[in-house]
Amino acid sequence: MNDAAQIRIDLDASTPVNRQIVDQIRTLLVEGALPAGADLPSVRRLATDLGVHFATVADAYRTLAEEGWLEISHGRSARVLPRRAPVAGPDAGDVFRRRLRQLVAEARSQGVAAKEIAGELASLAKGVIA
Amino acid sequence: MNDAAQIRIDLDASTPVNRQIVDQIRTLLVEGALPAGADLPSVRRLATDLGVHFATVADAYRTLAEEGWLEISHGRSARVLPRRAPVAGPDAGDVFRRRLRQLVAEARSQGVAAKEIAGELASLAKGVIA
DNA sequence: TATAGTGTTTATAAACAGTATACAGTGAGT
DNA sequence: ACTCACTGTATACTGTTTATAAACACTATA
Repeated sequence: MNDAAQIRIDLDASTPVNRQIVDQIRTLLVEGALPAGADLPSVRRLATDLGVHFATVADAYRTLAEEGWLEISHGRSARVLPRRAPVAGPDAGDVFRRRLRQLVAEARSQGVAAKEIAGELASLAKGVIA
Repeated sequence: MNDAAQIRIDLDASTPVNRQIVDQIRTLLVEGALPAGADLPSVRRLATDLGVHFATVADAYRTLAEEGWLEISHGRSARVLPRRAPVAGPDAGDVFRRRLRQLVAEARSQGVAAKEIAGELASLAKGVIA
C-alpha cells in the first residue's frame, strides 16, 4: 500500500475504529487493490496517519491475519498473502441477503433516494461479475 | 405486529442484540410491514419471545423513537408513527455506497459466489423502485 | 553488535451491553 | 373511586469491548 489515503476513519461513527480499519482494508484486498505479496504500512505508520493508537491498527491486522488475508510475524512488516476464497458456509448467502436488506432499509430511512439506491445496487451488481 | 416471528436474534453474533432488534424492526418499518398506527408488542412480550431482557428491547424502541419511527410514552404500548423520509444529509449517499461496497467485499471474502451476490443486488435494485 | 525498525504483551481506563429490581404511568373492570 | 394487570422508566450493577499506554521482544541492516 503506497499510502493510507484510501482509508478514512470516522471517530464519531458507531462502528468501532478497529472494525472500520478491518472493513476498509478487506475491501481493498477483495477488490485487488492490495495484491498478494504487497507490504502493508507498519502499525505505527498507519496509526499516525489515521490518528489512532498503533495497538488499534495491530488489532485490525491480527483480525485480517486470522481471516487468512495477511501474514504477520514479529519483527517484520505485514504482508498480503495469496488467498483463495474459502468455501462459503451454508447460510453465508442468507446472512448477506439479510444484511443487505437492512442496509438498504437504513439508507431509505435516512432519506437516500430510492433511485439512487437502486442505481448503486445495479452498478455494483455489474461490477461484482466483471 | 401480530407476533415476533419475523425477528430473529443471534446471541453469538458480533453485532449487539439491541442493534439487531433496531435494524430488523427498522427494515420492517421501511418495507411497510409495520404500517403507521400499528401497535408493537410490549417490551416484555417481545423480550421473552426473543430470549433477552426487556430493558434491551426498551432500549431498541427508544432508538427507533429517536429516529422518528415510533411513539412511546409511559404506560402505553409503542405505536408506529406516520413518517416521511427526512431530507438526506449531503453525504448519506456516500456512506451508503461505501458500506455497500464493504458488505459485498465481506461476502466475497467469505466465499459467497459472485453470481449469487450479483443476483441479490440486482433483484433488490428492482424491489427498491417498486 | 548497535540501532532503528517491526509487531506483541500486559495493564488501565472508559464506554458499552445486558441484566435485575424497584418504580411510575395507563386503562379496563369493578 | 378503586384496583389490578398491564404498560414503559430509572437506577444500579456486572461483564465485555474498545482504545490507549508503556514495556517488551524479534528482525534487518549498517
